[in-house]
Amino acid sequence: MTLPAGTTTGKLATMDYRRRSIRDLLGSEPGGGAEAYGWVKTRRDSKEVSFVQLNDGSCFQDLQIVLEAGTVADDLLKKLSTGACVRFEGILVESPAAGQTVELKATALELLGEADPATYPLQKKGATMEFLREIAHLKVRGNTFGAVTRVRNRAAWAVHSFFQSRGFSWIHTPIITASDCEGAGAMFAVTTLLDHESPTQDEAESTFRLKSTDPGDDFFGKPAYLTVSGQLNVESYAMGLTNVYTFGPTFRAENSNTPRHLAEFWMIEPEMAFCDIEGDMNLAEEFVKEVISDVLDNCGPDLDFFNQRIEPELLTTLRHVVDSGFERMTYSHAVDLLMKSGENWEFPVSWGSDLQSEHERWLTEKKIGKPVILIDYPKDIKAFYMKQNPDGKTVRAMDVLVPRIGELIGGSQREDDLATLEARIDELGLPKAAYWWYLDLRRYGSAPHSGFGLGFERLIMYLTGMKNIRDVIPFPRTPGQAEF
RNA sequence: UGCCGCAUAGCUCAGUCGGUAGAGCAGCUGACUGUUAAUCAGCGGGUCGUAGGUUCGAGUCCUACUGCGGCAGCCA
Repeated sequence: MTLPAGTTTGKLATMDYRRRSIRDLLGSEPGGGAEAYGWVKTRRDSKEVSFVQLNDGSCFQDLQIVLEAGTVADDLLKKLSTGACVRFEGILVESPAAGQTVELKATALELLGEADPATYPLQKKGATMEFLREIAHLKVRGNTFGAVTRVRNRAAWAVHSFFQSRGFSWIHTPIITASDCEGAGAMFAVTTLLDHESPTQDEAESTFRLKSTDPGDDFFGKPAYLTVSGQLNVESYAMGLTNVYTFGPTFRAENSNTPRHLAEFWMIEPEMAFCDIEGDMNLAEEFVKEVISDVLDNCGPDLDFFNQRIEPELLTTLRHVVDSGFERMTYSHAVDLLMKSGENWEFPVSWGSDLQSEHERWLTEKKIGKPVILIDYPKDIKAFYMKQNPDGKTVRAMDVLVPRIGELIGGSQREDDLATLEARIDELGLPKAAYWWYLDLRRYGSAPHSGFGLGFERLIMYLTGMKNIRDVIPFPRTPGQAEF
């Protein structure tokens, strides 16, 4: 292998993932030779010495590289600009200054990839989230998105760990569905009927034509879509494996332009046989506490950053949720409290209407002061599959409300009685024939069962304090935006 | 999709009553004995989102469009 021009190097580089990461180096005792790979955050020069902040994403903290004057040529030193990729060799030494315990006193460096400072879009000073979204391919090199990405990774691990340690099986429900009965929102079509002309240079000039307008000619012989929920499928697996969950991508073609919606997002949906609404609430409470607790334990520096720069109440609310017993009350009781609150609501409260975000936040933040689980919602504002209560008016639905954002989880006990479920489907005018297999689950060996769903990105927003959902997923897909 | 707001240097923004464009940061040049988003001095940098309109004159006023953001709805 030929090294790039301008290189100074000593011994052979360790081009293997088993080398020490910056995280490893920062946790090492001083003394001994070391090498460090990463991207330059900043460089500070004085006459006798230069400092380079080097980050490889393995942790929030940068490794400080100390370059004494003369270690490398001036023209090479100048190429150590923000964004440049570099390998240093040196000695890991105790740092005489505050800010870090060890630092790398460099003896050699290899410039792996320059980043022209005149055009490199990231700078050492902060950029707005809006700007960073335009450079989604580079944004992960900054503090904020590195931290978001590590928290997201750890949270995903914690989700699996939570369920796996309790004997739940991860079910890979389909991404493509030909059921037109999911009913959770507008769907993206999946088709091979498009006849598009040879790609042109100008995307705007390319056009679509349909080879056929008959769904029977399409790949699946009928209309197919990207899934909007794995719940119906995973219920089938709960009726055989007992405790199961989904964790995968989900798609909604809604034209929603808000900081809380994505067209492509990840959803977590546990489903348990032999479990009623009480057991469902118990699982939800344990789940929220354990995932938060895991991230608090394992992403300390990242959360400290969010607490300092993004959301000052972050650590307080997260610790509070972990330490609190969740308050449980009925929807009807909550409506009573809201109507007697004396608050001047932007949206009026009445029994039978859905609670607005302002109502949910008042309950959990002001009235109760800790997470709240509401149950027994009016059946008309909830989905058809929820278990009906004997009162004929409410269903065994539950929503988990937490301080700072409101609803985090929505779930229910499912209707397991065939006749009741069929009647409800008829009542709502839904296409009963399409639900044939879902009804079979009640026809053969039906079991009481419950589950819930939560959007993974909303959980990440809660864990990080980030205000826009587009900033907690690597490449956000929203109406009119599918770049990268 | 509806309502509201914004669009000026690479980034973040200022620009008064309509009168020929400004700062900080970044960049470049130099200084500085260990810095922590280093500091100090100097230099370069603009089709004011696009297209029309009003006006002697438009960054500024009007219209449309595009993009972005916020709120709402839909929801996770």
